[in-house]
Amino acid sequence: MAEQLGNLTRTHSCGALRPSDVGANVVLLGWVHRVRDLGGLLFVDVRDREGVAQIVFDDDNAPQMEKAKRLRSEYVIGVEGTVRRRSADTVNPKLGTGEVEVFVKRLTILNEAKTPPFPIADETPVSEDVRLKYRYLDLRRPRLAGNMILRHRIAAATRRYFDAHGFLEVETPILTKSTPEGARDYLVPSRVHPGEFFALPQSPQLFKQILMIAGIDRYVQICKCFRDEDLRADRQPEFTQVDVEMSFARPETVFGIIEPLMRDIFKVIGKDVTIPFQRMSYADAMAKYGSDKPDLRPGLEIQDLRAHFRESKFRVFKEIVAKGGTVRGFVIPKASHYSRSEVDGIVDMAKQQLGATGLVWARRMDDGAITSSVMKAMGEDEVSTLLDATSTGTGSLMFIAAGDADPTSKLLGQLRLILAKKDGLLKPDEFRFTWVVDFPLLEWDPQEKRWNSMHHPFTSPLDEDMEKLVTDPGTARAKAYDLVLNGSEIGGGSIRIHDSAMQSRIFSLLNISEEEAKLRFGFFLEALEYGTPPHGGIALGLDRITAILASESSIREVIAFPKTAAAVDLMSTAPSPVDPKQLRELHIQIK
RNA sequence: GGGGUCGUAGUUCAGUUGGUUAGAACGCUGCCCUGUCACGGCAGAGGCCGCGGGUUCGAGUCCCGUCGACCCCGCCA
Repeated sequence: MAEQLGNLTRTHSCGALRPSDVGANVVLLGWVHRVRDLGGLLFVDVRDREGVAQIVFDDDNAPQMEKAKRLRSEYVIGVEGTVRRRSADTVNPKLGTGEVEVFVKRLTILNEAKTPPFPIADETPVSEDVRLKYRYLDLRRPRLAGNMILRHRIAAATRRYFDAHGFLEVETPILTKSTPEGARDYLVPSRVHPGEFFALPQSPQLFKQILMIAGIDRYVQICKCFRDEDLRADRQPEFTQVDVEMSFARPETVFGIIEPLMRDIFKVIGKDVTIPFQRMSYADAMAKYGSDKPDLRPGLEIQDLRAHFRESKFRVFKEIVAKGGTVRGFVIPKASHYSRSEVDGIVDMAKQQLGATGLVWARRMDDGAITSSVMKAMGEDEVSTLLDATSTGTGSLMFIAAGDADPTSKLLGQLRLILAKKDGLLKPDEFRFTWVVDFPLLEWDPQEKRWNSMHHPFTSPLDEDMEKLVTDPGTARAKAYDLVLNGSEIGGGSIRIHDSAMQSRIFSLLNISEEEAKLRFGFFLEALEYGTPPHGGIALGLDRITAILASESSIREVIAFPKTAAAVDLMSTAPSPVDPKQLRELHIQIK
């Protein structure tokens, strides 16, 4: 039977006890972490959020001892007792509290517990579906408990920082208007208005811009966003953004606010971040790293090799260059450990998994000898010249691909990361930030045969690219930027359009008629006409940032109650059918 | 929507070319034990081999389907 709490009042967290507390009468409240029953002497490790303390029972206090014999893992207990110093030979250096223990005068069993489905007291891996079903148990384990504490401290540092810089946290609606651009909306039916729906926000984009029109000037919100798209390790249907908007901002204004914020956030884990961060154009990112979110840790930059193949014996590449295609490659400087069969395996893998049509390699062995998969076709002289011009010496290995610029870069970008990972070049304790800037404003949708916004339709073009909107829209660049850390997009934003005439031009480019625009964004377009200050902002992915700081490869590990890849909550078993009466009230029929 | 990995005791896993009664560790239950801290010792319980079908004299093992978890592509303004 469970006992009442009565007037038991915690004096210390379990992890807090130190030799300075020796002699004190203390009350600990927590869970039974482990029991070591030696017969006439019994030790219990008591655990709470902050740590573990050892408590002791012996036959000198027989009634308590008898009660302690009933204790099992995860029972909730309260103990009153005296802190004593452990003798030198019984100190446990692995425990923060290892120099002391509590001799128990009174044990209260506040609750019993079923044997947990997986051990809380050790960190042995458990399959994720079991962990998700019993999330409340997993959250007791140090890994997730630590991640929750870390997440809180990051959020707290963020709020402190923005408060100190004159930002107001303003809440925006969760029940909002569906705007069919972008991701699929989560819809909420209106009971009052049959056949009409709210949408959960994909981001508070229009609201924060309207807050600028409203004169809020500097806005921040740590807010939930919802997107009904397929999940990934770094994508959940609901996720948390640090949403920021500033009036009178240029891109540099936003960078100047976000960079010190990142420095503050990284101080939470004791890391010094050097600011300002490097900036890189979208075009450079694609060319050198084959990605708009380059991981700068491994080096292995992709190089343009067209010059070497314009006049080459290797006809395949020569023709590709002649037809306006590209030849690109990257060099792994320390690649002596790659065996011939391993290199062949990489080529096969690239063909099968990355869709490479062909992947050529060339290498200079440790003894200076040259080999290549196209030795005969290219000739030793050419291979040698190529390696001299591009590689870093003996023991280096080069991979080369050719074709259209974009897919070739992307292929090499993927390959680069696979090999960097394999060679341990993605060091988890190295943090390489970069701003990726000058994104294209528009993206051609070949299926719908129309332009789409790459960022969103409220993004301002670069001043110098205004004319291109008319002459060559595909080459117009935007005042849009992403913050990239170790190959992860941790934030993205832009300077917005604050002029309703420009906003109309963009809508017409996007093939959105005036009527349609009015229907979808009318409230916003009207607001734009009442004195809108130039403004811009950014949204940071709090889940992703926390995951990186926690060295977790999935954001599920930093979210208290995440969903599976099939977008279900295994603990609460949501989603689920609802009562037909609820549906009737909402005027909804299931087909 | 497509591709891949995995599914055996509460947990983590092993299980040979298809062949007798499906094993180990941890956990769990009971007993013993006064300085343990991954306590130790002895004894014991615990299995729809994800589910359904097929091949076979015989299936945890082979085949087909299905469900679930994870990773990737598409998708994610």
